[in-house]
Amino acid sequence: MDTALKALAEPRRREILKLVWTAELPAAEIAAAFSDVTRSAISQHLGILREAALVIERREGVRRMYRANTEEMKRVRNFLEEYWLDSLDRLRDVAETAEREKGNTNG
Amino acid sequence: MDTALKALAEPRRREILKLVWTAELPAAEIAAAFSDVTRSAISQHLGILREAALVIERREGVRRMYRANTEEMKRVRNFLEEYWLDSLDRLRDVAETAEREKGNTNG
DNA sequence: AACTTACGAAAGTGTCAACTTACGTAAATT
DNA sequence: AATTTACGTAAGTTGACACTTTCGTAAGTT
Repeated sequence: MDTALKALAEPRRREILKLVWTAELPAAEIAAAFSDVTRSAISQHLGILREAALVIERREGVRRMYRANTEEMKRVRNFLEEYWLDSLDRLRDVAETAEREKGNTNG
Repeated sequence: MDTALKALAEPRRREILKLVWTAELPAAEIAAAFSDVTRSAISQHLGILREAALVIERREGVRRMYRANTEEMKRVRNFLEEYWLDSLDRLRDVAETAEREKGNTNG
């Protein structure tokens, strides 16, 4: 999970991921979307995304096709939702405890 | 936003943030929750969280009190929700286009 | 005023990360 | 078989980062 979050913290990788979310694309086409870095840099980003299981690679002849792994994206999203939620739950608990203690003498 | 996401990518900082989500705590107490690193390391993490606007610092005498900045947390959460959503929207668009093209001869 | 407390800042270290250029390699083409 | 295409990998550089130890300093205490 940490590797996925770290991978997403990099804006370039978020852009790459968006590109392959709805369309399966060959590495060259992904790299072509970024004019300010080399193809090699994008290849390395794809490697990191693949290791974080955020993209799935498929070989098609000489090309390598990439697409987002929506299952893993869901897992990341759920993790974060539970993270916020957990804290909010505790916030609610604290509020309720404070409310109960209003009526007590032993506060 | 990038600094916030990067700050959250570090598990230690997520733990710190959780600690101060519901309770405002002095730096020493936060540091005391982590036995495997020095107080200085936690202080630096707090500095990073503060620069990312994820926590708010308040000085109280010799102590510095920290609490989570829930407004900024919400912003981060919304940013991510829109990120997923944006991609899902495009996915839906693609599906609809494919559906329309089923009935066409010029596919 | 001297001392302690609570903390950040500075300086140093080892590791990782984002890039570049150069090279290697499997699949398709001639 | 030689060449081209599409791509990853290796090596090297620069900068960031997660720490450590040491030092500085403002606020309370004696």
